[in-house]
Amino acid sequence: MQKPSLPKGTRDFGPVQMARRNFILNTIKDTFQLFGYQQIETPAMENLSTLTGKYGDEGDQLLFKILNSGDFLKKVNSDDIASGAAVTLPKVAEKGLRYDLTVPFARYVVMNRNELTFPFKRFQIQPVWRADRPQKGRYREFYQCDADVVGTESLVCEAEIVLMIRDVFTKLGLSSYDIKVNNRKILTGISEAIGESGKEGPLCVAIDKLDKIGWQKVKEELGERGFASQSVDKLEPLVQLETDLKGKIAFLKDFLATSEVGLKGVSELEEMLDILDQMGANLEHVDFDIMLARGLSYYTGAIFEVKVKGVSIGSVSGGGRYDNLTGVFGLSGVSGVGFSFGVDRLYDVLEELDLFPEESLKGTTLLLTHFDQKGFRYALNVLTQFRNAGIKAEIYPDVVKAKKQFDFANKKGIPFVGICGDNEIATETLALKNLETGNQENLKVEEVISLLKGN
RNA sequence: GUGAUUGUAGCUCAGCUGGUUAGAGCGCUGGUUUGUGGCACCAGAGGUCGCCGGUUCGAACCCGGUCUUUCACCCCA
Repeated sequence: MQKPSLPKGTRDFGPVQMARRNFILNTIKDTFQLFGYQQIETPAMENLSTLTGKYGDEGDQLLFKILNSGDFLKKVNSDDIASGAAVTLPKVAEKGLRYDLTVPFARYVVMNRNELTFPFKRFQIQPVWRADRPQKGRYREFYQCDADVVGTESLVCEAEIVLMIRDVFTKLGLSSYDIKVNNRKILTGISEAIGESGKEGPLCVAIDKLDKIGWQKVKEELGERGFASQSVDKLEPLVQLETDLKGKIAFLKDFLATSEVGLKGVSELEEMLDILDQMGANLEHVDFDIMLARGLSYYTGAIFEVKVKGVSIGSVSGGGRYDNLTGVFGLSGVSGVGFSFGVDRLYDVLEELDLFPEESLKGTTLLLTHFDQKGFRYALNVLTQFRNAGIKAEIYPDVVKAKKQFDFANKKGIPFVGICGDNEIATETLALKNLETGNQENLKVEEVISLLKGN
């Protein structure tokens, strides 16, 4: 028999990991609800036609396809196979695993447009799958925590995204991070201003790597992507720009003077900042990064990305506004904005920074131990009393020697042991031992209950 | 998808230029202690050296393939 194993890029989560994941998940969930978002779930698999073409060619390649059930070859003939995978694929696979939560959400909105009350604010916490090569902080199955609003163009949503990110990070104990903000319209404006209008796509992809590979390499890449060198030179002052928020905005108003879209982008950004101000919020952690691009092709307005400083993990959260995502499913004129937390990456970050609180691991409070059948039966009765009082309690289920039962409590991190022996049975008490201090005293069951209630 | 890299006990890792029976620490099981855990001491179990094939008198070690890990590119949470 061969050893069992997991598919590449997937993981099991044991009790300790789940306790920690739930700490993150619950924090995010609480925040989403605090801001008025409602939870939904969608199926793990979607029709392939729902998924393909939404993430670019690159994304299509990373989709997991599900082989049709039964005789999956029945529609395929030898010509199809000779024509290659692109022709054969749609005939053998009609479904795929979701790649993100935004596209299934767009599908959901279109299908339920008559039932939903707009603006519709929903959150969704589910795994997604990408056939990527795994790396640190990069898995083939991972969870996303999305919050999106559709049916309004109000920039209040953008402002609230900033607030939610800060809320979650504060609760998680993260204090050193940047919420990078930009606007696709600004990037579009830049491509117009440098005389390469319509090329913001490739511009974004190249520019996004600026802090990673440096300006020289970005220049080369832009050249390879067909940008004229005088256009690339016009970018230089932007790249070299070192000033504060106000300075950047002033500079852009001048730089983008000829671009209507570009100016719109700047004013959207200003309005978002103004709304934050009105809400009494400061701009802590907010970093207007003109060079922030993000690859996803459907963004049209604000874009966000969050990076924790001083860790080896990439971005832990990202998002943006998309004007017409539902358009591809036949419902146009619905603007949406949303963002996503990557739980798995947040987990890695918190672990790297050693920020998981002890309490997130707390399980059973009390283990009842016994020496013989008589004590075991007494413990069964006492156990129920503890559980009825809301105290997390368990009994060692076999009659074995005391050492084994104490070892069990130790390893499971159970802080108290209630010993049930002949003396205790006779006096209707428990010998309550605190495993941390080693102190032990005989107490009535009710006394133990009131003592442990606080735990 | 491209180019590297990793794999030996449950875990972390030794294992010389290919040479008898593959080791250590931790963990695990049992005992010293049949009403008391952590500490100590003693004993023990546990490995098709990722998998398949090849070279060789002989392979954990060399070669090929494959899977897995990690990393860079691409892209991204």
